[in-house]
Amino acid sequence: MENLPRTFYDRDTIAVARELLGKHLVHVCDGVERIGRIVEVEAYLGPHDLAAHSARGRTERTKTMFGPPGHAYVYLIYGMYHCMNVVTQAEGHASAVLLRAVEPVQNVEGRTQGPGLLCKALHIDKRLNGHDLFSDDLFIAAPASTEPFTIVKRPRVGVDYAGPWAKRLLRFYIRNNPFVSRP
DNA sequence: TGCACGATGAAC
DNA sequence: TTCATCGTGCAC
Repeated sequence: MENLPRTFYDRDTIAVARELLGKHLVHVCDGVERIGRIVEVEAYLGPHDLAAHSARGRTERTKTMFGPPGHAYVYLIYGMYHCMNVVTQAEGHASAVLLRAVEPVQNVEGRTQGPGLLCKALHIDKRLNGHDLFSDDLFIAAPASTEPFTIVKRPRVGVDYAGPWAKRLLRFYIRNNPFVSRP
């Protein structure tokens, strides 16, 4: 299993989002290696995307999104759950891919269908905000072999306030996978 | 310095 | 449909 190179993230955000499906998210915490297979993601295309956090400009919370690609953007939502994104494209582009659901692969307890549950099950929290994915304890890797799958496109979840951007098909998931949060 | 509001999840 | 729960961002 090979860690993805920095160049994987420094590309078109939609392409990165689609290609993250089927990859393995790995987090090593307290000597325990937890692995989940990514089955659902959402693309956030930058400051012009009204559903993206970066649409309000560079702030204390969103500065990670404005940083270089291949880093984790982790934030607290609704005061009780964490959400993990992967920063994409060139520094300053402020785009990212939200990881919405994974399929348990190794050392994963509890449900993983949804961005909040995913982070809880893999022990991912705000301390990992800004963490470089080109590292040994938090990274994404391509599994040795993968079965072919079909990608489904849907509108993103919970962004009704974003006007026309709410209708864009920027959520991608693996068809018929039981771990997708909202098929 | 105060306050409205979420890229959610679970219960009713 | 309602609620738990709190950091962030912006108004004042």
